[in-house]
Amino acid sequence: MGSAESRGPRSVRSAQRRVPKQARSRELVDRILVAAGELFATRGYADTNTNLIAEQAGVSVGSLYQFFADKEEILAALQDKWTTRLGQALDERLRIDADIDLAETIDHVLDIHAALNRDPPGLLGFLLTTPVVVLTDGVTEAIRQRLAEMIAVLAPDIPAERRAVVAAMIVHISNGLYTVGLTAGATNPAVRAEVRRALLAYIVPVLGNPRGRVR
Amino acid sequence: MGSAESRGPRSVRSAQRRVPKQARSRELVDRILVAAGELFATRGYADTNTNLIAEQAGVSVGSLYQFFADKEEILAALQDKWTTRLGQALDERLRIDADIDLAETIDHVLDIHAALNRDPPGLLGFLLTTPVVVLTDGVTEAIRQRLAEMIAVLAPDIPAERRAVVAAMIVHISNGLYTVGLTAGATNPAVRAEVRRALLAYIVPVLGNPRGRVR
DNA sequence: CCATTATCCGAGTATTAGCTCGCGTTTCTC
DNA sequence: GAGAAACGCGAGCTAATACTCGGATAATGG
Repeated sequence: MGSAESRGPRSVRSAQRRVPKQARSRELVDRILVAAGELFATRGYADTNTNLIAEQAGVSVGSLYQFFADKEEILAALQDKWTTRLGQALDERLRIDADIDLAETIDHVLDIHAALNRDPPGLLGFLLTTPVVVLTDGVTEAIRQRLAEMIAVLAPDIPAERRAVVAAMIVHISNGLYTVGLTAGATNPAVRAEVRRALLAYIVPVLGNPRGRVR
Repeated sequence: MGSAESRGPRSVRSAQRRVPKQARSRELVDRILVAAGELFATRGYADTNTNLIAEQAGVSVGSLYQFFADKEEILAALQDKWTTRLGQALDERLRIDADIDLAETIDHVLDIHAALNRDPPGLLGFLLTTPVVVLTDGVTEAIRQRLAEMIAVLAPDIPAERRAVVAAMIVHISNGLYTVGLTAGATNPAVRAEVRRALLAYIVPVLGNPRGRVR
């Protein structure tokens, strides 16, 4: 929370924006998203203004507003992009069956987090701990869905409503990766180890201590 | 994240403000904090402007700025007030010794959270999930200190650095009370039950499964 | 080539919200 | 009860930021 404060924008209703048709405009949109990602991750959403995003992206504000109705839509686009990116990464590594090794699975997930959060440093953490923009379902929503399905396979007797809560809880504990270090001033490995512990301790009993080995 | 956006305030350096000397100004400050608390909890920090706080408190902006250098200082004062409030509530209920019943203790903590978060509904949750203002140590800092001490008593062999991480982790899991419900659309009791489970599952092994009964 | 469409630009506008200032009122002090 | 100090007020100033607009430039398609 820096020195910048809230003022209202001029737009009352976001007009429909153009959809990029040519390659150069698609690249322009990409550059904007990259710049916005870096800025959001380092200075936060409120302290990042659209002129700065345009400047950092090497574009004019005018161009920016041809493809994004407002600042919030940039955040929404970022959340969208990273939702699929995270989803794909999980698809590649995770296999879900009755013989799952929970500890190993958790390690994979933590690996994925660490890798993605390095690309633009801190961006994934920012998106995961930033309240969801209304325009999208948010990054965590898709993850929760996936988790709920996994739980359904591993522990079919858990009712659907509780599955949703458990999935949200797992997401929340995982987000400790991005909040615990800040407050405790701890190193990344230390935080990761603790998050791993917490996840494992929570998940194993919830899933009724299934056949999976737990080291 | 509403429609309001970030603009910078005029002040470059917050001038020193007056300290309330008379009873009426102390009440005025109180009314401001109450109003700000309600507004922050319902509309968020960014969407709450100082004119609105003054109006809701039944004071003029001018009066507000006689006791608070800027908007952020109002938030800092709130964090301060609630840090001590939460600390006192914990002091009253929690006894920490080798014979501690962890499940019971966790229930007490959850009770305290629920009670305090009801006074102005959602304010505690807001403060606990809002990044700390630089001016104060934040609400969670004091809690972490206390937790670290408790851990030191119950499990003296855990090194100090890890104690800090564990304490932060416990705080984080507890904060699930305020985030899990939002994303999962679950009822409060369901969320509370899951947070309780997660806390217990995490804490018991960390403390080396001490003599405390765990139901 | 030329018409059409897409793209790009960036100075300028509208709006908002943080914050000040000078003056009237209440409380305190002796 | 009189001077001083503390207090309260709210219209309005100012900085800052989201966003627009009209014109120049580049790609496209026939």
